[in-house]
Amino acid sequence: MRSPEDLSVAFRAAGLKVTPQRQLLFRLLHDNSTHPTADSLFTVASELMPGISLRTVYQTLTDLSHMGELQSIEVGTGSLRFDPNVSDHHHAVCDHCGAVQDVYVSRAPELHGLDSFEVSDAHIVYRGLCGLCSASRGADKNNHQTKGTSHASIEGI
Amino acid sequence: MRSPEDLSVAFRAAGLKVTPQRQLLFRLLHDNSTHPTADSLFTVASELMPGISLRTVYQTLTDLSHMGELQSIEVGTGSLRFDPNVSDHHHAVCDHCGAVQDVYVSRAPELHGLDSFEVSDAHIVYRGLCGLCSASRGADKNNHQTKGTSHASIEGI
DNA sequence: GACTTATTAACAATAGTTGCTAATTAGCAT
DNA sequence: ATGCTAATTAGCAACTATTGTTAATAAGTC
Repeated sequence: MRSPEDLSVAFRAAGLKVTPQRQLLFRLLHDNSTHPTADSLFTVASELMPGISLRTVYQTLTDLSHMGELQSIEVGTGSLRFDPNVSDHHHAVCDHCGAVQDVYVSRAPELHGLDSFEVSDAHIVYRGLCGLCSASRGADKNNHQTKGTSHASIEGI
Repeated sequence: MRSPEDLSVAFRAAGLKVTPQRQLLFRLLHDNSTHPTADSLFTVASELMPGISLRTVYQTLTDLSHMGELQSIEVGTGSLRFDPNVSDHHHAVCDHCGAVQDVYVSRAPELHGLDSFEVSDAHIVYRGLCGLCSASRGADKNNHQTKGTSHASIEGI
């Protein structure tokens, strides 16, 4: 997604107002590679701007998605995750802490055995253990980090 | 997943009873490549056995999944889909009708640019138009089929 | 035939998300 | 600077998919 400045211009051009709430979300999302959920964004935004509503967060995320500035992905962690990286890439999901990382593969895998299916998109989800979790695997069964999107533990996985 | 007969044996061996409801679901799932949802299974099952409860369907699906006879996949159509094909394969989802097809790729794509991520699984979801939908694309904007899992239309896509 | 489990109805509850309303606030074009 | 218009908010309701719960009944299995 583009810079907060560019987004402000784009929003105005689209007839949308550039409010402090939206500007905050622009900043929180820009260059954010943690693949946050709406709720985790809301939590962070609330610290910086008490009173901001979850509804507004959802609204702005929807607006940004419709403008093609955000990609929303569903990787089996229960809620939608938002990705400001709209380039062609894939994702690796840690089964232990739930962290999601961007992944680039050399080329899109070919499709076999399907008659006349017109592929417009291919998305790969890798599952396994991220570096931090595989390092602490076995040694201690606790999480190496207990708060935040990047290394909180996931229940039921 | 194994045949209804084998599953009956396996269920008894696991201390689970082989009830008519379960047998029906065994049959409905065996060699079923439509990737049904719990609800679509319930609909079909209800026609053959009026009175069967959705709860029982979920229960049996859970049992089968725990026994490794079923795979549950989430391909962005809102609800879990169940796949009796537990071999290593991938999926193609039609953006128009929602149909899900099994896909086999020659080899798993390699992972680049991630430090020490231990991959245990890779799942590819292809999106696009299935044969039927790409054939009727443009010509008529209605669905070529209006009921059932395989070619009902999807809202919001 | 006895023991145990499954099924069912009939709910409640959950999580994530969206919709709604009315009142207030505030962006922005002129 | 002002007025038009849109955004935000609180406070809900609602929705979908799923799981949990309970008690009564039915029925597999040894």
